Amino acid sequence: MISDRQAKERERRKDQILKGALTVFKEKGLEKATMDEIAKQADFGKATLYYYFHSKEEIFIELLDRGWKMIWESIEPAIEDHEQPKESFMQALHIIGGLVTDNKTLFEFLFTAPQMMPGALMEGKPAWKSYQNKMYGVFQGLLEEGMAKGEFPEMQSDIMMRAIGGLFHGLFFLGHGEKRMSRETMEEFITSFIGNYGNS
Amino acid sequence: MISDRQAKERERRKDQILKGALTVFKEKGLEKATMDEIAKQADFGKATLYYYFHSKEEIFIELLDRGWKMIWESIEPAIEDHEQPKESFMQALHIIGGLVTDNKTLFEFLFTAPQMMPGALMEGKPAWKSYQNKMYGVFQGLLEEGMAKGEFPEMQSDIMMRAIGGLFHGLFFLGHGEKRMSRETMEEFITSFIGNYGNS
DNA sequence: TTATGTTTCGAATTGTGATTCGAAATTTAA
DNA sequence: TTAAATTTCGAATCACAATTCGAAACATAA
Repeated sequence: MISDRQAKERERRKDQILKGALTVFKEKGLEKATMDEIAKQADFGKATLYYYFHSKEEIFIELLDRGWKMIWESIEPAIEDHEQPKESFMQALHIIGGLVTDNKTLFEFLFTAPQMMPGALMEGKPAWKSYQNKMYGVFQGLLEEGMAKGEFPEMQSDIMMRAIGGLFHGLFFLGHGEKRMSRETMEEFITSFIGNYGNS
Repeated sequence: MISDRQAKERERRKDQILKGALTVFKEKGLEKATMDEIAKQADFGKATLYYYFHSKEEIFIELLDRGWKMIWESIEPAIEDHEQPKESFMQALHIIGGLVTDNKTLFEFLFTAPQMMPGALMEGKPAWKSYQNKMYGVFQGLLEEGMAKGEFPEMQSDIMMRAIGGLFHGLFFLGHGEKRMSRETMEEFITSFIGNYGNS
């Protein structure tokens, strides 16, 4: 019998493990990360990790699932309104930008994880993937409605998506290097990019 | 004693191995790729790979070194001239675009490899990294000169670099999915992005 | 307080895959 | 033609890290 109190305690421990795992995954990647190291980070014995999770992969997946769920839920309210697509679009980017700024480690992981993932883990429509898809779908939808309203230039929306996705990603995780950028700078930059682009 | 003929033959075999390795690395990543599989792809016995290379990592590194060297050497002549920075910039992008289009597998690998690489392999200034740095340095230089000449808007060049890098990368390796884009489309897109941006 | 359920853990176990070995095949050159 | 050098390879090693085990520590509630 599991009391309510105990359930919460378990959650806390899962979080503790997840947090440790994030640190290790982030710097070693999925393959190079060892359970020993994760255990040490999380301050548990190795075997305990297996009490809470089935496998290393499961930890990895859970991290993704929770992360993308959180992104989706943060975005959702801002995109209900389809009256001003460009505005909603900007607002959503703004929100994500805020999340990223507040928790760089997690988001760097979320946006980078797919790269470190062997195809096998993508089997069976993972939850995180569906959140990710929903999100991209909405962005692309806003783009298309924005074009229809003349708020964005006419252009294949999927290409525009790639461009903006790449831009956003590039701004945060500067492909080839070192430092990050402040929220302000990025916001200004994206705004001016989309703005200029739309106006020319 | 190694005759000239033999040396060339060796090179051919190294190429053969490298080519097989590329295929495997591309779809499995560095960790998941096995020497057995690479050997099979290259049509050699596993042990033979060790006759030509020290280790799996060495194969990986050699792939990167040769690839980046090739990029650099293709770019170099086009950027000697600093009279028209924007033009040189575009021309260089154009060249890379061409290379990419002609050899997608290799370039997807080159641009993705850093993601799959554990920090250890970055020790000791690897050759490929220095080519990469040279390249980014030149691009950034052209950007700055272009700004000085009013061909690009005033803006922190490193941020502009991230944006364009992300844009380029996004266009080719559409972060979240499936198909690629044609050279024509990409060229038009980048041109119009930089063009609009510069003019607004 | 004690029996039962829950949680923890270090020490085996196991599987996988990189690397090495040593013998054969092939090529070279005298 | 034949000895030396080069190349090839499948079958051992060997290392490493995921997973499992079984015994303790701890909590709960009767």
